[in-house]
Amino acid sequence: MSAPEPMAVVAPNLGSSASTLASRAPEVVSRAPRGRPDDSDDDEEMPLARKANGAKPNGGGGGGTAKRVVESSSEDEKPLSKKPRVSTTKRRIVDSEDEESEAGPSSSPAVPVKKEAPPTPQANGKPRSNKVVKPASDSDLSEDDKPLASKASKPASKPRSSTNANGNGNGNGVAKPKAKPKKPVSESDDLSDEESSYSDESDDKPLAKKAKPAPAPKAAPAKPRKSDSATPTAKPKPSAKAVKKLKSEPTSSEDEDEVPLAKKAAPTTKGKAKDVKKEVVKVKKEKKGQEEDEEEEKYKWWENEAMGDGSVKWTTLEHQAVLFPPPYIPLPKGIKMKYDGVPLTLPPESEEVAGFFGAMLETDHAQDAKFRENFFKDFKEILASFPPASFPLPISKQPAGWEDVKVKSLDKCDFRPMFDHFEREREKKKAMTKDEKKAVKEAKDKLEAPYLLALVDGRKEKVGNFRAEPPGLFRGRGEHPKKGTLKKRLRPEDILLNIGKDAQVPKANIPGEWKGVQHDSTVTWLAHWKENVNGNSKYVFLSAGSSWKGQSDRQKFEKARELIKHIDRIRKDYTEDLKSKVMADRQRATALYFIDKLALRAGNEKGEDEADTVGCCSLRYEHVTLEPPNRVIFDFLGKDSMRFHQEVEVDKQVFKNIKIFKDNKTRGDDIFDRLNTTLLNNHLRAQMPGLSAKVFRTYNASWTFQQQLKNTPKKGTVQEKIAAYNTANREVAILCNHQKTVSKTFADSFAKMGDKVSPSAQVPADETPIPALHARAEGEETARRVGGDESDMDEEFMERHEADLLEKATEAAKKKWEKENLKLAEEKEDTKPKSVLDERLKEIKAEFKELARERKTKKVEPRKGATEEKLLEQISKMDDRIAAARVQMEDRDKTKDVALGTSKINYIDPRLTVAWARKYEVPLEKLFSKTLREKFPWAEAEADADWVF
DNA sequence: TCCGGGACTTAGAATAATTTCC
DNA sequence: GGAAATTATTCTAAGTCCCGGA
Repeated sequence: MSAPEPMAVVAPNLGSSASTLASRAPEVVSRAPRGRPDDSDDDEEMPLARKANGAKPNGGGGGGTAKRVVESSSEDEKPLSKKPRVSTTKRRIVDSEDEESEAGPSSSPAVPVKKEAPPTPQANGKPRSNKVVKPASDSDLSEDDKPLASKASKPASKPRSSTNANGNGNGNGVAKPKAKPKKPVSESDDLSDEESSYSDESDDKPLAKKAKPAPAPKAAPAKPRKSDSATPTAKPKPSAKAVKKLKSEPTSSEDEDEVPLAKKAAPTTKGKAKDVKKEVVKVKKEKKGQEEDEEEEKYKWWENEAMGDGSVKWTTLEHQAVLFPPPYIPLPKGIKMKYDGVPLTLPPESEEVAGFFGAMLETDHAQDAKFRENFFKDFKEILASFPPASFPLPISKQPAGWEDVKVKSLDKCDFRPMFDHFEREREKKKAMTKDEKKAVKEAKDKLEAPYLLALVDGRKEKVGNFRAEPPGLFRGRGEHPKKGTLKKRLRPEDILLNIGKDAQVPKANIPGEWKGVQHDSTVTWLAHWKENVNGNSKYVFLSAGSSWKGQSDRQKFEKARELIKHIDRIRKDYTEDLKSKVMADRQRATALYFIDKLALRAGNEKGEDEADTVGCCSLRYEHVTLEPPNRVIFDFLGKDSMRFHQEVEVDKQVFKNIKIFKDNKTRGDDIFDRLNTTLLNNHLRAQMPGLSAKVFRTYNASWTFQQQLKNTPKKGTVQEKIAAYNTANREVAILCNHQKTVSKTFADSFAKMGDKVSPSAQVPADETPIPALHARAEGEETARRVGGDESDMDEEFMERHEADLLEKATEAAKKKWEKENLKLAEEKEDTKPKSVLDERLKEIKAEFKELARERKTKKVEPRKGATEEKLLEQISKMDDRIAAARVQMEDRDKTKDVALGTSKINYIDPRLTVAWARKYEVPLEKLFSKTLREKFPWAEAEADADWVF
């Protein structure tokens, strides 16, 4: 078959989050679970790969009783920050009749009707099986097909600038290809036949994109182009782009007659800034009711006819620019870092930098070699300019030649006194009274108030990141070659403002003049600067809830919806091109196949001074391994150095192609040497206006979500419906490889939950454990049947549990007695003597002794007032609680390393959520936080219960 | 055509706020 | 009521994509 068929929707309970579990199978160190009700189901649905690998059905502790889960794999024991997180998944993206039948009735129809059922991405095409990642035996595979892990250990011919601490074989630790030339797209690329005998001919001209010279040192970053003409005094010339756009734009802010009403109505320029401030303070102080009134005033841009991306974004623009952090306040006199055991008196300039490191002492960064190296280089530099004043010791006690002592080794630097000081300060802050905290908050609010809002064409809009980034140490992700570098303090001289011509130029809150002021109405940023570490541009934009961001968000999703109309044709085209005789076309088609099916990012070229991460177009030889007949294993670090590790079964032609593309290449070589993101996107734009690689991610994410939501139980409780919603969300997050660090407290809290699932733990401290309860209600037989046999309680467990309860009850009684006495003392009444407490403790002890006796003799006396009915009701409630806790536990486990937020914020059309909430009568606030509702007001206005993507 | 870089979106970590637990 | 856990928000790094100049 040639055209990819639509892919089946995956069963929600088999998402690959579980695969992640399997790949990092936590070790169960306590007893195995007994008779979990859903074990059998799990087993039945467990993908073969998992079964074959002996993965535990529930990902290692999901439903067992009182299991202690210990993250025990060597990988898991490494510091999180050093460890690229894994999305290890096996999936199948090849389509076959076989698959269709497996997929069952939930498969999307092959030919969509109108907006229906374009094929969904593979994430949902088939239950993704899980695989425990284990090193394959090298001898099983040819050199090329060896798993990356084993290859990684091979010494690279050329050392990379950075290595992967995890040694996971993502290509880190291997020479990063130095601008390997790509081949030209020319007729000479023609493949003679389908199998192709393509070879890397020497006369092929490389694609120029790769040959990037090493960047020059960025000590003095170049000014932004637009600022070249921008000075604080003279009005700069708008950028060429702006001029061009403005020329074609009839609305000119210079034309007095055409000044929009909003502007005319606005107060005079001088008074405007004050007015903005006043408004801000007012907004901050207003209570809920008033806020609701404000709501109504909000600009509903989505109701306007003329929406869309005209090049001119505003006519008038007023704002307060950026808020600089307060200047550095030197530490108290006694707080000093030490060098070689000797306290150093540092001038504020170098003390501040020392403090940056000191504050991070307990983080993984401070242990990271590259981070330390970069920090120390910059620290030494600042020390050279601002050296220690002297050692604060009497002259007689100074070490010999102390004047010449130089800070030469980071290992001899002791920042602990600084760290301890920061900790104490933090504790102090925590211990502040409510009023003190309130006062601090009020002061902060007052300071920030003027910066919160901007006036865009007379409308109030929230500003996003108005704070100038404070100085610190650069926290690059993954193996970033610059991590630890000093990020310098910004001054007004670094900041270029973009503001309305007639607006008052704000004054900075620290001394200094702005770098420049421009009035470019074709852009949406308010302030710009270049950071010193990488020379990257930073901007102040309006907040996510602003009309500018809202409009562009909506356009993004509309573009993704437009793709629905073209997707069949595009898929057909690239499927045909998989066999193209032109190498460039064949590579493009193959890349597109991956972008579409696996939701890979485009993969722009990256520089030497960045972390070595890749996307589709920049995949290299070592990132893709082939396993005949048609299995492809991806293992690479993507955006933010997140590991992408998946095994997929692909179309045979795709498999063949990759084999061809890898031919005659070696580690470090690009797989797609005739392709880059520009070529790919140019092609896509020709297929559909405005189409680019990233649109596929949006489209596939939203489409998948819509399909997944069909699994919502119509008659379920709100909780059950939300669980279905979250499952759908999770599938999308997995598809997009959105990961998060497993929280450090996860193992503990998961174990606690495990205890909860135990029936006996459901019994409050002052109540009788279930078996006894059952026994009292129905006699021993029932107790064994209901409580004893079905639960996971054995003698040893019960003993331990009772001991726990006794301890808790004793503690509670003591606290109660103390509290009562405290109160009595306050009221100047006689306190209760110790004998009262002793009496109570005696009673508690006796009760537990009785319990133990009942357990041992299995003879139980019904308690006062305990009727069979009451006790059965209690049992039933407990069973419900246990069931709910189990569901919650599984959910928690599946989501522990999957970040749901990113897809909800960026990829899932919010109208889907709104429509679903309306259809299933779930309050929207249970799905969208306050900020998300502020971000998506247009979705609430547009989507009714029947809205479809 | 190539390349640099401007402008914007997307991303996980860090931190703050809120809720739950004891 | 305070501590711990959880959730929401903020922060800023790291992507994408496209434009314009050489």
